[in-house]
Amino acid sequence: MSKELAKAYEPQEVENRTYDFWMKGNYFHAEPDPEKKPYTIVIPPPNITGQLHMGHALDETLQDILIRWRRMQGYSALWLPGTDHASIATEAKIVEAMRKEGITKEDLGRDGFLERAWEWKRQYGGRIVEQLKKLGSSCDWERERFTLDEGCSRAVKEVFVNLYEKGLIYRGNRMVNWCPHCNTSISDAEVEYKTQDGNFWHLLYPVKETGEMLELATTRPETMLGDTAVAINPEDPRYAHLHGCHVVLPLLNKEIPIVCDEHADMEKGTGVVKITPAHDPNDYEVGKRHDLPIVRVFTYDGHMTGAADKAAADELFASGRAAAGEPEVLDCGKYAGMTTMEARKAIVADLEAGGFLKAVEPLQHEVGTCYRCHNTVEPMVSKQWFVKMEPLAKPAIDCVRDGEVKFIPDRMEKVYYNWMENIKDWCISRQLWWGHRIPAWYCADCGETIVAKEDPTVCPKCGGTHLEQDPDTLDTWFSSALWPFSTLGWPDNTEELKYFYPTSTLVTGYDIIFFWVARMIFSGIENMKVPPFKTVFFHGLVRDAQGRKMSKSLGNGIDPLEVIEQYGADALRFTLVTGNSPGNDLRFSDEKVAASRNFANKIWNAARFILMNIDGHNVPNALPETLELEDKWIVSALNDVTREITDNLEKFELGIAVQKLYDFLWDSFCDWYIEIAKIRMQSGDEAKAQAARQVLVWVMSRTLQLLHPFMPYITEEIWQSLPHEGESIMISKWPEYEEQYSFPKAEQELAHIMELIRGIRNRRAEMNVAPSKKAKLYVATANPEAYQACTAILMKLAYASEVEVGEAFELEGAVTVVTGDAKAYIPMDDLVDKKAELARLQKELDNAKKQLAGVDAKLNNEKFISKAPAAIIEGARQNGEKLRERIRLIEESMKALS
RNA sequence: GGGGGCAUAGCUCAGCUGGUUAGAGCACCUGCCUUACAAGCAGGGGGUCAUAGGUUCGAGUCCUAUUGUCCCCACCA
Repeated sequence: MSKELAKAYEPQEVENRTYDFWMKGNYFHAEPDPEKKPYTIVIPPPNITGQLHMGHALDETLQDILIRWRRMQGYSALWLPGTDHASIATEAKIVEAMRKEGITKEDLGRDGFLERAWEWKRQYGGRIVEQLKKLGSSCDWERERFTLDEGCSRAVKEVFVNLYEKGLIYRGNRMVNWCPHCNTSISDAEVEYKTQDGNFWHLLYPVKETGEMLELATTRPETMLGDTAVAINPEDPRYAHLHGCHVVLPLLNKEIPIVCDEHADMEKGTGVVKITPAHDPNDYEVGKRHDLPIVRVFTYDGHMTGAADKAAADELFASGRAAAGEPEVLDCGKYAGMTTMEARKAIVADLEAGGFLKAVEPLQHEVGTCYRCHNTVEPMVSKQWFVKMEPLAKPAIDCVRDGEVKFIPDRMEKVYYNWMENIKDWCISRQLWWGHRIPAWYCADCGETIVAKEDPTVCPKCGGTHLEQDPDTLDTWFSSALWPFSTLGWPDNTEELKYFYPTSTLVTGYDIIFFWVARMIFSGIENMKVPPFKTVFFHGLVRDAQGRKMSKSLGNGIDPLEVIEQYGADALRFTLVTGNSPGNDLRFSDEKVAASRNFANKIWNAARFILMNIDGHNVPNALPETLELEDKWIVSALNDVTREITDNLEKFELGIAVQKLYDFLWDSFCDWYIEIAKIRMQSGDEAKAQAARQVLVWVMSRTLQLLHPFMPYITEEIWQSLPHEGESIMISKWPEYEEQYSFPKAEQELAHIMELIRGIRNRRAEMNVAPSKKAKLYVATANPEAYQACTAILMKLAYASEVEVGEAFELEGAVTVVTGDAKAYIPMDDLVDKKAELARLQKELDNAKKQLAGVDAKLNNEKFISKAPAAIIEGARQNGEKLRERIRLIEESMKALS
């Protein structure tokens, strides 16, 4: 940096160079170090399909702030980066690309497809990582991991086998959520319910025994082909006569029983429910209770089943291989091959033609959709792998309840409990190829299931060699759940694992509390005996300026990389953290980034000023031996701010911390201290100038250190150009509050001086006096020493030609300014409009009297005196005294004027 | 149906365990190119803290209810 610095800060020039400098210095790398305490954050691994969006930018910024701060505090601070293979998202993307080339997965085969997927990963998987670097993220890139890399895959197998052996993983036919578009099962957490317009179709089923028509309603008439019963409530008097009877299922002319079940709610509709065990979770349960057949009428890709589907199922049953709960399949005849929506229309039309449709009633209802593709999810009975959740959930709940894991903000705990306490088994198998293949093999000879870490070659039961591995892969979140320890080398007991586990803080959005946070907690406890982190710091969503969620479909997303390009990474980071409080959403707007950019520029110019003034002088980065009042004030204020920043960082109140820094740097340091320091700088007194230079450098350096976690680039750039020790600000020691820098008396005295200056400026502005028009200033005060010491300051900042300080003055026709401990006179006869001045004083007097009345009322209140704490009473007393003095001074001025 | 967030200046938001006259940024108005910065400096206007009760010596802050708004969870046919 030289004296010919640009007037405005140019981040583009600085950022890449500085990031390279940090990388070369290897400052991001953390090692287990017995001399230091560990501080660990594992990154929420972004999907390899992803492009950096504002949500990432916020997440990474918060993590980088914490990690840089702890690193400066002397921790061995590890920020472990990596990416997620994102099974469904990635596979969908590749399949889509292949579709454009006219190729299907089946054309390539499993191995061919995976080869292509890895190629895709090599090509695009690093993109988001490069984008993270643009933000200034100080990740330990040497330790970068991928959920599908060898180590993570080993961890996945280990966990799967362990859980299986404990009986906590099982396979079976169950009701699952099926996405016909992604063609895979998904977990409960992956279903998003959305309100949709639909219909209530009121159907009539004839009763075989009595001939009467039984009315029932459904929102999904196409499932009626799979009905295997109709349910009524056993207590329902309306249908008591039908116990043991049957209905004839329309269209199929199939006789099905009327069963009595609590599920049928007498209060709802007609109190009659059709039961489709294969395609409705409730009906599935009813079916189990009454041992009803399960008849599947949908294919897994969203069509009506036909002859071939039925034949395949029949063959399975005939072979004796059908597992418990295996559904039968119906040949839907004329409806076979239709999509479910086409079938709905056709079936409704046929029911109407047959006189079985009584009415159609429009309604809104919640429909489950797939969180990846947003298509409607079909509940289907299907054979899948599940994790038994209840035993895992219990300790996971306890560790949060006991405070072993802390949620910030704590209201997120409720959300967590609610989910964990009502959790159902987790469906972990996916009918996909991109992912961790399930380590289970089936013996073609005896049907034995073998679950093993190493690929088996012979069946341990029958010795047969015809083993076939399960074709399915695991839910992406199964591997992400292991992230805090799989990335540190587990299942090996590495030095890293011993030192850095459990991690310190998990930073993530509240939107993945179920997907990820909850599953990491029970996985950590199950496999490591210890929860994976001590604190979860939740942040909200980044919304647009109107408060809408940023989304592709709305097209209102703002690209963080473009913002960095235009305003700089520091400005972006500053924007994301300013006004942000834990767990709350925040709005992002161009105006806010511009304001942040202005702040960066302000810092830049303060630095320019200092550099200009120290150029050619040998200025140590240390406080001078003698401190002037203003030096003590700024040093003391910085000391206070240092404590406040640290305290707020400890509480994860990053928004408050950065606000305090902003105020200190802009208001206290730039607007007041630098202006005051100019006096000595331009005084010609070299000793005094040098002292001021030292304070400027010292305060600026410390402020930059405090600011560094938030705005790493500009702080490094400036810090390097100031006198400093050490290689980089990012490994410099975090400033601490020190008693030796505390000067409360100086703070108070200067606060009074500032009050007076503001008052004078105020009066002059009101009277439209140009700054160039100087006037003599008389200050009457009971504390003349402080004012005497500040005459130069008053002259410069209050536009005084000279200053006289005394205990009292008799001056007529002067403008007066009354503050808490002083009264100033400015003789400007020619400018004083006596009437206006009197009116103003009267207003001030009224105001002061009103306040005094309030204070006196309080002090005369028996109950206040007896119940309020002493400090509050004393404060009120002092306030009353001040007001009395003020009133006296105002009245004095008014007398002088009239 | 259950749970939660939010409601403070024109806009975006701070305001911690209740305690002087409720703050900031942006926007607006006035005056300044004062040799770090006009992306700046100095000054100003603008708030019955959603509504109604309550607790308290004292409520933006705690409690209850109401209204509005956003979100999460939930198998209701």
